[in-house]
Amino acid sequence: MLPLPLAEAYDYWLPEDVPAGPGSFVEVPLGGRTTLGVVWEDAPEGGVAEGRLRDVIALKPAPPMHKPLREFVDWVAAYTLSPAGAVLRMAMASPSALDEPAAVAGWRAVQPRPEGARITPDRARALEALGTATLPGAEISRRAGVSPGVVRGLASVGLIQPATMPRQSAFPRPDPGFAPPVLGEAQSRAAEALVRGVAARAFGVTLLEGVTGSGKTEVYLDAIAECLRQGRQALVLLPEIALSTQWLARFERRFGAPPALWHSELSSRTRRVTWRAVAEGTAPVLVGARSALFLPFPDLGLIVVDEEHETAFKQEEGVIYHARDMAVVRARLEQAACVLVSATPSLESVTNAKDGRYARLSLPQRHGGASLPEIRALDLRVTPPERGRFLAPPLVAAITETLARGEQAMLFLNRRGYAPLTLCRTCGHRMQCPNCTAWLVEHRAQRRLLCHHCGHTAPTPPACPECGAEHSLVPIGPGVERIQEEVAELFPDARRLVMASDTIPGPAAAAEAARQIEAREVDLIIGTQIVAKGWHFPHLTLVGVVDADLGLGGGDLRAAERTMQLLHQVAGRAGREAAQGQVLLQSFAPDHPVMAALMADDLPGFLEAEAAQRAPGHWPPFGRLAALIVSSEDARAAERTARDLGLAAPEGEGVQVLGPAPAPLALLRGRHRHRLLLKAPRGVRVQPILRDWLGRVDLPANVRVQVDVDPVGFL
DNA sequence: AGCACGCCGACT
DNA sequence: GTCGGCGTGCTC
Repeated sequence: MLPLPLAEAYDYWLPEDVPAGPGSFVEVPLGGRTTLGVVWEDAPEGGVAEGRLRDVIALKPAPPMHKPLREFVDWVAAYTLSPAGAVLRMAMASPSALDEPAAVAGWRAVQPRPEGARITPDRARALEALGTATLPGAEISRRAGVSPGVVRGLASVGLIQPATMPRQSAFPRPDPGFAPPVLGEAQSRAAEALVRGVAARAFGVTLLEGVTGSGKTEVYLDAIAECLRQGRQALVLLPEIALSTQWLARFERRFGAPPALWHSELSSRTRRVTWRAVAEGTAPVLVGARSALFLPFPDLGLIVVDEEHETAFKQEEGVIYHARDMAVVRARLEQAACVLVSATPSLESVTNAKDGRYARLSLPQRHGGASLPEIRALDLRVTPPERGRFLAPPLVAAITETLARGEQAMLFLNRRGYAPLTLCRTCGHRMQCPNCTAWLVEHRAQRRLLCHHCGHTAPTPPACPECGAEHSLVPIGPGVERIQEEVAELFPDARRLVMASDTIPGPAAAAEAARQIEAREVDLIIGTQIVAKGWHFPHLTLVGVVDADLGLGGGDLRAAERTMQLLHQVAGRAGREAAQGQVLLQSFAPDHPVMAALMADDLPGFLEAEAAQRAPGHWPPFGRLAALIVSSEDARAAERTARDLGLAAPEGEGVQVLGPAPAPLALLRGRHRHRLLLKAPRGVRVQPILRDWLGRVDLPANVRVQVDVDPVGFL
């Protein structure tokens, strides 16, 4: 199998002198070049004609890819209708890791000590620091406090000789007994159940549910501890690894050593070292983003998916997969335990638990005696903000009181930038992205208009590009920058911090923001959805949601569920320690089921109502969906192909095809897009139907058809 | 994914 | 007459 978008493995001749077997990484010729690949299996009889068969060139010095991972690659490819080679590519994320790492050069003392060599005091110190070990020159001079020249001198008189050092793992072993926490009663019961699951060394899925602040993390860290005691590896998937500094600190406090990390922004060196350590089994625990699911763990005992409801687990490009669902599959193939964790579990996972496919554990109370925040809606029809403002008087009053008590407040608005729309007052022109069906978002700090879909950017024009009127462009609606501006006028003395993906670009900025907040160097936090993610801010007692209705439009199947999850998570940031937390939701629809459920703290009731709505029409999770996204730079070609697909739509077995229709994002990155949606009852396997369907339609080369099995977004 | 092959416009 | 643009198709 080659890590290229090819559906099938190629056949090669394995020469006698290449000691490779199934799973071996090998180098093979392909066309006029060579490429890496994995020996997948013995080639079937009657494959490629013998004359075309070429020889495997060499075996790569790396641990072979074991069978469960090869099966996983095949499984994901079949499920997502992707070429298996494209999936394999994700499992070969660091090709250079297949080579033996360069031996580390060091020095060793020559024994017995040669006579006649002059030993100065510095040389004696260096020799003492070296002892019988092998160390790099720089390390010797550092430890002995002598200059590098002294080490060179030792070498020139023959007192030390070059030697290669034993390579040691870059990843210290986390100690399961380092600092076990004192767990509450409910926590202990849940932890014991998870530990039993890991100790069983068998496949099983558990949904670990617990209100925000209930100590879910401590509970599953116990499961990781058991996995370490078993000598197996553990994988933790987080939705936003770059923002997880608080999580990492917690892990290190518990185990005395940090875990290995995996995400898309690792340097190539770290990537290589980490991949190899995983493959060699010397990275006992790894925390990563969804791509970590394809790492070559030789002995995986546990997969934890934290914040399992998060849509960030859905990969939307290339091989389109949901890491939460694929984690369950990998755990099954590896005979490992799988734990899905959330305060606001997805309807999918709750339904699986109800139907007995997953075990279920609950932590109904906050840890350490903290109580859940009180949530109230502010009816914007009754108490609207002043003209040109976005914060209603009751929210402003609540902020005033909170700040007066010396506590922190947070304003949440899931919108980056200053204003989502810029409009010409004179001619009505709206600033739109040339490549996408989307408004350009003003980012005032950068004095630019940005497209949040394709990255198109342009300086904010001084005059309307349509009618030429000056000082006529006005911002419509708020983003976090605009809320910051309003707050600055209302509370000029409050120290403010804006948290959005553009102000918190990476782990360092996230750590610094968390530090400032914990150290009370900030009074008011204004943030987008990144503030919803698992933070623990002990002095934060008020959360104001600027626009609680924001996520509810758009006709998305899961709009209500997602809004519910997001708002519940944001609300959960308030009052995590002694002081009572308070949450105010600004809304034009305070009676909406989402607001009602939040205020009554009734998530189970909300999910039941959702289930009752979705079940009759066989909507997920009570039926299956697959989307076809037809796109082309040629608008007419895209439309024609979409229509052809519509005419060839499959029928029968309760299968239904909706569309084609122009996608809500009808133009994205210069491509014209149409969508079709296939709906099928739960028991129906949609992959053969989709394969057959696509096979019946002639697809022009300039048109791309993406298949999204179990779509999450509908843009 | 890369690389060769192929068919139509800018240069010597 | 040739160089070269990137569309198309193949690689065991």
